[in-house]
Amino acid sequence: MHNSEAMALSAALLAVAGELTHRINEGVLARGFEGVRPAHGFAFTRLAPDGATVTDLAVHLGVTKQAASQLVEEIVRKGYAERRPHPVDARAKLIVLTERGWACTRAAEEAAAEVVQRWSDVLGEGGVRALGGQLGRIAPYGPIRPAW
Amino acid sequence: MHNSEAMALSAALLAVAGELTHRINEGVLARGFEGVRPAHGFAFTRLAPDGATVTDLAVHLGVTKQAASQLVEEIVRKGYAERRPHPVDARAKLIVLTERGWACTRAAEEAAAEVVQRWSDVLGEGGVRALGGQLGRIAPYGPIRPAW
DNA sequence: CCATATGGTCAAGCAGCTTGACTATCTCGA
DNA sequence: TCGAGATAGTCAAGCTGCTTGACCATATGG
Repeated sequence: MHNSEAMALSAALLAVAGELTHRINEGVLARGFEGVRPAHGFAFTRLAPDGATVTDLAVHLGVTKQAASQLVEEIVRKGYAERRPHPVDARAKLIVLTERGWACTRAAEEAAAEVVQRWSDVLGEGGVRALGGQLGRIAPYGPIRPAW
Repeated sequence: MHNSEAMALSAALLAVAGELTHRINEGVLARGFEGVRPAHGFAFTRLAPDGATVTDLAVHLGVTKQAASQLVEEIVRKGYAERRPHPVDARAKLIVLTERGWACTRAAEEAAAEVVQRWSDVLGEGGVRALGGQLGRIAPYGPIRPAW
């Protein structure tokens, strides 16, 4: 495989990723969740199961814990999450989603499903499943990184 | 297809895109091109064929022309591009890559090829071609957007 | 040939991140 | 058990890359 092919694949991947992020964010805003940015969505997915600490979030997002702390302050102020005392560590706080935070997460899922539906119109449902399977196999562990 | 599947696909796509961007940038830096960020790469691909104006770049990157102008100032100062008088419009300037800019672009292609090679180890060459084909069919036109 | 549109830059401001410093609490070995 | 170092979180200041607003030079069209 030539370098130019690798570059074309990379460009397509990054274009699709940018468009996906943009459309999910627009869909979330259109559903009435204001003042929320893509980075918040990545935070929500980490908070979703059982909550997380500020440091957990910082690692997940690949930023300093100060930056994560500011982000938490913002989503708490906007009503998407709340700070609770940590059950086993008095230094830490457990950040958990509020009902509004859960609703916002569901809105993001709906918006994502809409975008994927469009892909399905082009690739077919089998094509989309194949795409998901391939991406799942090459997806890295470690912190989420902005695509630029 | 359920929302959760769409979300899993989206998460995998964004994780792969973020990792790709990160590794290309690291590869470029490792090849000795300092002070260059992912956004510069997107600018280079627009400049590569025959140059472009500041406004062209702004549209391509989805930012204001002031931001594009600052970015051009930066890559000119760092020796990756130069401003030339525009052949048919005395207001405009044609921004073209220098030899160093071309070398940096080739380094980015090499780095991208390395990442794609790893995917090939997992998916096989056919799998990677299929992936590229699928992504190419759903890739949008319009400005490049950051993935968060 | 002048009114308006367009290309580019300067200047100021803002948002989101960083580094540095600090307190409170936990952990663990002497 | 207790004291030294590690860890959780926050406050403060600074930097960077973007924005908006203002401006000049040149192009375009009635």
